[in-house]
Amino acid sequence: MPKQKKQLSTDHQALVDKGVVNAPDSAKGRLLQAAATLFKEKGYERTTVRDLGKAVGIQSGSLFHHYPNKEAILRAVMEETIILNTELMKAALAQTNKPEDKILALIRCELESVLGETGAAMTVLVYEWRSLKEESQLEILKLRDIYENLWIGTLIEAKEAGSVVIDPAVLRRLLTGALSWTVNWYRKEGDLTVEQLAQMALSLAIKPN
Amino acid sequence: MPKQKKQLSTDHQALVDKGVVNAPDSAKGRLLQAAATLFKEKGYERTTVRDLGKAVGIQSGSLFHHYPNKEAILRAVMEETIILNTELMKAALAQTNKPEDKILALIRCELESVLGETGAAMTVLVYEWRSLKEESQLEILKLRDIYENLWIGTLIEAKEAGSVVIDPAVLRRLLTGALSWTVNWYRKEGDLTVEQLAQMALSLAIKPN
DNA sequence: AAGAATACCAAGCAAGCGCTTGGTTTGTAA
DNA sequence: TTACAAACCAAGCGCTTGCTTGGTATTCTT
Repeated sequence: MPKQKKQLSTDHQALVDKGVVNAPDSAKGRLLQAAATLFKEKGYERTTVRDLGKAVGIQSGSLFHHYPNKEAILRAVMEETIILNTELMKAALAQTNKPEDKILALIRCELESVLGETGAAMTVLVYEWRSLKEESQLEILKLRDIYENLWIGTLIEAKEAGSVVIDPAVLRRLLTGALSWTVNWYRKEGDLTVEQLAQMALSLAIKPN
Repeated sequence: MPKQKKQLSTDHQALVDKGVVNAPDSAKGRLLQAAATLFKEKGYERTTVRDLGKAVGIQSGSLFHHYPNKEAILRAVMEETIILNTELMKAALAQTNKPEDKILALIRCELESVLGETGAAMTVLVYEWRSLKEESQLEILKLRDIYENLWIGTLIEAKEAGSVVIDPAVLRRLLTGALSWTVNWYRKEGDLTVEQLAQMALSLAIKPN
């Protein structure tokens, strides 16, 4: 059986080429993927550097050749996933026009980021926030602001167009919770498709007109 | 200045009298309150038994006179808060009739439990799940099922009455996320009241008819 | 082929962790 | 007053943690 090489999306590949994120098949990339999985399953604190080393097949001490400390690994996991998903969201927005379509695109993106390939990293981003030192939190916060502005801008447009009735800032926050929480219950093997789920979420968010 | 004694709700007091939960001013009760606060702020893993001891003014070793180990403290925090809030929800439901009013009552209860007195403990219940050993998880799960059944039953009624359009199980899960996430952004000092927030959440959940 | 980075290993240190132990103080009831 | 249990302290044990160190392979460049 030939080694199957995962094909990246063009947007993802562009970020790798620019050196903004690590290639998933590089040493660092595999470490970050393993870290994301472990951090999601056991939590950052309960995951030891020995766990991380074992997951990528090296000694725990060798990790510190790639990153200065354990926290930097957590931070890298978060940074890479938010940068990537911001880019994917921009690309999806660029292909839509009507406000309702844009909201649906954003919902799809966010669900896909939470339930798909980057799901582990996204979960870590949402739930392991407190384990970062303050300096790192501020750094990540900047990146999150860019991401959130894509959402807020779209929701304001939709409100002006009449398909959103409540305050966009509150709506976004309610949606953030509703969508990120899916990681705790949604299973791809079940009857409900991600697309159906996205439609349901949309039906809550907007008032058809 | 005389020592102000906090007045408990009658439902809460009844549970204390039955011995189901500890009185908040007892030694155990104060420990659980302090534990909830610390677990919420720093996370269970990052909170040491020395932190807990200091918070209630005793040596760390003395904690183990009250609870056999640290995990039992976490478990007690979770058990007490879910039992209490289930009872409060039952009481609120008993005072309503129409399905829409019931849903609003449930939303109010859940927001109050997350944003009010028991907020720290509720946050711990939601976010520190993984830190319990499996046996404890199953125990808590039983209690959560009782709580969730109150929700599901109400949403099914509402669907039959036509005010809910999507699958009640999915709706509940989306609402769980949306409401529990409020702990990460809602501030009582702000302009938005809990009641307004509840109304907004209701407007997402139901279709007016 | 030579040399320099780069990536790794084997071993272990210092600190912090949950928890135990043996003994002392405090509260309660006859 | 006495007797007993509950509540606590002071000290520290055994273990795990993140990380360091000194040295060895591997890979890359010219």
